[in-house]
Amino acid sequence: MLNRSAARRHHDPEDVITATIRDVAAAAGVSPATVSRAFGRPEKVDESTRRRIVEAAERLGYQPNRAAQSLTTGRTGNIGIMVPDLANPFFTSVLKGAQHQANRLGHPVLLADTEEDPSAELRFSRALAQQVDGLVLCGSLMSDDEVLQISRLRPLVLVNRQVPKLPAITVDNAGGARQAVTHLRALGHRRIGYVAGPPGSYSNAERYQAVSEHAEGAGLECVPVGHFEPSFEGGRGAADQVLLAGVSAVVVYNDVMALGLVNQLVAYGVAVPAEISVVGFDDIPIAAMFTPALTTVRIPREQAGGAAVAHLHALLTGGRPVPPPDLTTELVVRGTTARSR
Amino acid sequence: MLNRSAARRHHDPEDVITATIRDVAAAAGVSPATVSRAFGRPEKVDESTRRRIVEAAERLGYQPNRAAQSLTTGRTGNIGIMVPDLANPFFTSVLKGAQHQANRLGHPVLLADTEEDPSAELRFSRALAQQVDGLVLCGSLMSDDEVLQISRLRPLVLVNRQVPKLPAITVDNAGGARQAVTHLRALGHRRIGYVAGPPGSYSNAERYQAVSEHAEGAGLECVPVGHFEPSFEGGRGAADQVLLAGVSAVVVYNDVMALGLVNQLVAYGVAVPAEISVVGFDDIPIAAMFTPALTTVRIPREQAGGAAVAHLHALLTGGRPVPPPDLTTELVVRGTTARSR
DNA sequence: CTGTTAGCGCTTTCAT
DNA sequence: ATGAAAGCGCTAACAG
Repeated sequence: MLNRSAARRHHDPEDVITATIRDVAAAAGVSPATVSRAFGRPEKVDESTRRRIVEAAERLGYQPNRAAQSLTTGRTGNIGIMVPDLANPFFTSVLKGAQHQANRLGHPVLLADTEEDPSAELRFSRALAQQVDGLVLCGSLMSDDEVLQISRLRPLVLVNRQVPKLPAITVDNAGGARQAVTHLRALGHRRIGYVAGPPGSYSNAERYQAVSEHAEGAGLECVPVGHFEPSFEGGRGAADQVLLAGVSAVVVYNDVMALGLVNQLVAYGVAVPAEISVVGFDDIPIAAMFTPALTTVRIPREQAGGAAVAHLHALLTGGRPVPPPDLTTELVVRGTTARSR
Repeated sequence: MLNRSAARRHHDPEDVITATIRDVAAAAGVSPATVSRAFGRPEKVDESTRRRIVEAAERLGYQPNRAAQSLTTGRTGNIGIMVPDLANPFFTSVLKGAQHQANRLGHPVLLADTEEDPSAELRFSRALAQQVDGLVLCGSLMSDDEVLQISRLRPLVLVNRQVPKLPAITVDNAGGARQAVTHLRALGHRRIGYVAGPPGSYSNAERYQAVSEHAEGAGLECVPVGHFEPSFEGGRGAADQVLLAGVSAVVVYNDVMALGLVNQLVAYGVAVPAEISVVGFDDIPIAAMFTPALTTVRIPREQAGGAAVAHLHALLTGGRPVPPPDLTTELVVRGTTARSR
């Protein structure tokens, strides 16, 4: 006999009839407890009865009710992922990797787009915390304190951001910066610029510092250029200052900006890479589509998302796994860099 | 007295202690039922006691347990959104719009990326159905029958796809096609091509049909060109056939392809738009970033996502709202179209 | 307007 | 190896 659930009685009379654990128990001639065990701890159930139960469950189309499970176990099996902007290809890549891994691990994903609003971030975290076992926070803009606060609600893994004591998936920005600088040095550039993204950005700071260190360590001059919005328009806006800086090459905070910069430079009639070489960061898909195609430091975005989820999963099931090391970058040389004249 | 929940006892001893409805009831000197009402149907509770309850709840940091709510009501308050590919900017735009609207309406969002796999689509729908009150299916690749099957599990709204009897948010592809053709006609083109996307695509079929109808209705010749992958590479691959078709202008299934086509044409030394005009569909952000910038038919992607969620919400709360009309398109004239020579 | 009561479906002691 | 029973936190009749 199939149930008439609360849902059925009160709200959704045409809801599909769902078998409960009792229906299965009755059909298999066992108690509900045994059915529960048959799925949750199969080893504690006699193989033959287990088979009988599974068969009955299948016949009835039984699916455990997740709300009931959550209520009794206190776990939901879900994970939450928060990103600052779904329109940003960087974050959607991370999301895609995370989603993929979550899927493999059997965790449904609750998504939140904070639209770059730190206060929304706090609200969402609180709201999500209730229905997830853990959280992945991408490029969070909250203060360290706020993040810490959230981390007391649920286990959490950061991506592209660090907060003392909290697990984080990070990228070897310093290594990437070194790769970019070495490349430019090999091409004979002696004075390079770093076109900066938003002042508050963690990765921007890392990249700038590493570029300038490596440049100076190698006897190059390194000129900081502005802070700009991390957008195509922001990159275009940087063109004037790049020209003023008197450099033969620049490393740009990210690809979107680098593309905007190249676009504006070309519009000015400045030859890229003949007059100025440009290196981006990220290797977003469109970097390869432009003409000239962008030389850039690839960062493994999907991998980062996947690693974050994998680590969270480990946190949730095991104990305190070692956090994975920095993800390594790779220099992709394309058409926006050339020998210095 | 705060509770020691199942979660606390069995799985997560350091979980934050959470107040239950009984704690609030005790603190406010009322019964749990009254607390429940105070939040769910405030009008059925005396204003002064309601205030007392709210105050107590705040003091205790009470948040209703969603699992328990779901279990009793049969509703989760969540909605599910399924997209074929998170790496595709078209779908992330729809997702962003959907997410935004869901947020306004107070629905947490469960996300699934099917990675273009119809069977995954079916699996996900089934899995999600359990934890959501309704679903938004974007560009679903399932068969009509399968979609219908899912729709029996939960209310659902389609985006960019139609299945008889099911609510769908669609775009006025015919109108967009007409805008493109009219534009090309005004520029003096007499023989135009339509570069087709995947054979199975619903919107591709609509667009092709409308382009050819309007072209012929206006006395233009319309040449179908191939079927290609709806990707940058696919568009590049179309270049040869476009050249062979002997047309002075083409309408392309979508922007990504159009951009690829232009890229290859330019690589061949074919002048765009001087020799061939190109019109895309979608107006994805990068369309404006390329040089020359792409002339395209804008389709309101975020709006579509938002409308889908709004409609689903109406379905969930009200009765049978009228489905919104086709979303209108807009021709964005940029640099890839010019007068026919 | 408010309290009492009875579950929602599941998991988990505790017996057997 | 299995069953009986209790209870997770909440809502919704039903009384009063």
